Amino acid sequence: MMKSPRAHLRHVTEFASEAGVTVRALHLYDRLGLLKPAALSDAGYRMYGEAELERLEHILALRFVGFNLDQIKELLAGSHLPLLAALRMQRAVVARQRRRLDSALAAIDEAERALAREERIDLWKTLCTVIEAFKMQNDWEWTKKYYSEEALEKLEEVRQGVSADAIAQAERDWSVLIAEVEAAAVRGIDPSGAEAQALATRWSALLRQFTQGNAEIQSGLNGLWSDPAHWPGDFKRPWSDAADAFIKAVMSTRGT
Amino acid sequence: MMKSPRAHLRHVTEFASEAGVTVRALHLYDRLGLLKPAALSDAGYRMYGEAELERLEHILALRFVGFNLDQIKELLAGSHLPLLAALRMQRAVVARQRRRLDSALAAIDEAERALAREERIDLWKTLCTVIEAFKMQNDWEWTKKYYSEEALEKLEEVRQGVSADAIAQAERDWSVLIAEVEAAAVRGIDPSGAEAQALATRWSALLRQFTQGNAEIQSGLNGLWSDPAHWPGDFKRPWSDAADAFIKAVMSTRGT
DNA sequence: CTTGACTCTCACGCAGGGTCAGGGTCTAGT
DNA sequence: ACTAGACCCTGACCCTGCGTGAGAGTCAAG
Repeated sequence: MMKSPRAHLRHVTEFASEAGVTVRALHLYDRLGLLKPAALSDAGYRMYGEAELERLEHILALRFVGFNLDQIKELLAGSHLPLLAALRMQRAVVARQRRRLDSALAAIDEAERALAREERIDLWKTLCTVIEAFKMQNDWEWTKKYYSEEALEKLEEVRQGVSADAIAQAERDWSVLIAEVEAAAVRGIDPSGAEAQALATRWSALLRQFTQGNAEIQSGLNGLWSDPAHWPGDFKRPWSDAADAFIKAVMSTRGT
Repeated sequence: MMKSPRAHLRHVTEFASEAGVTVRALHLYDRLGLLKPAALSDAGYRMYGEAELERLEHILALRFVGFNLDQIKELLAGSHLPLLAALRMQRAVVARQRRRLDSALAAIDEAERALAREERIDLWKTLCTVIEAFKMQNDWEWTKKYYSEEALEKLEEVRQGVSADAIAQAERDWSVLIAEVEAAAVRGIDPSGAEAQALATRWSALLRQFTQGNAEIQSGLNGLWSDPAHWPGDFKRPWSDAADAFIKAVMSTRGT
């Protein structure tokens, strides 16, 4: 790799103001090995040229989209291939941050309305409600690590095509079915009997409604449920161990 | 103020998990004087009661909308009056952060498209373009259309000569003054009375600090505030309509 | 009396720099 | 040759909102 050797080398301050960063930031980038000066003067002054300006612009672009300095270093070291993957991941990260800010804005608006109505008592309750809503939404994020890329895409695609009403209905269906399974487990009915088989059929149907018959989603879901050791502390299966054992027993009397 | 003296005091760990924070955060809040335990046991253990739980929830709500711990301390120390002004300012802050993330998302999308087309050369240029667009859009750019050329030059000149500290101080001054005006508006004091006139004097002084007595800037500012229909969607006046009406009434009792 | 589960305080670590302090270097004017 | 003033260097501590660990005291059960 050849650089034209003395193509207008600048001192730090000039270079910094040209690129819109501080001298201190350049010191830091130098120390981290992220951006080394083109040369050092005899007195040890940092000298920067065109190539460094270009690299700095790349650094600033990556910093703008939220990568940290370590990540930037790796991205600029490697080929462009990891870059595409990194960009997609970063998109998800930034999108989550944005949803967070949306919730904050919603909370502020709610609080303002409460204040305007002089309902000082409701103010905090209102805020808490919005915050809870945000946390709910966020609580599903951790499940993502169980799904493959394809499965996540498919899930997103499915989610787009399903109304909030349908989701609410499915949740009601699940809670009804789970209640019946709990009852059946307590009564200790025969897993191979007709009643148990009917429950299993409904269970499979609801599952299929979620997986859409997609094998990637199916296997992600299996991984998720079979890994309780790594669930967040506050997550629990929405059914009991007894019901879990029961439904597994029923399933094992059939094919799947 | 009376608290029921021993209404179920808990140790840190229990209290922390109840409120969904870490013990370490409670230590920090204690040290900062943000949330003191209701009592200390003989052994020096922190004991928390219901009042502390409530206060902690308020702290978490304010933290959620992006206030830092110092601001939260001040907000919870004062009455609810500065809260409204603070919320409006915070809204503007959060809205700006959100615009920033929007630009980051746009940049990522553009970069992905450039990468997909194998136009590696364009990649960085594309990113820089989006980032530039953000910096333009973001700051105060949209306010520029209200100012004349001369006013913009003068503003820039003034901005050069003002330190970041002075700007921060001015923001604090505004927030305090706005809180007082909000309070005065609620109390419904006489716009021609001495108290109202004192507020108006301070208001004018802060305004003059910004306009530097320049008539061009003044008229740009007037145009800006009187044109809410064309503000960006998420921009709001940092004071309430009531306060606005009040300060206008006070101003109209004098020359302006 | 020991064990284990809590608790305390102190002290350092993080990211991305900002802000001195104490000293060297370069350039211009005298 | 000397000096003033504008640059430049490194090193060390400051910021936020905690996390993490060390070393030591406390409490209830066995």
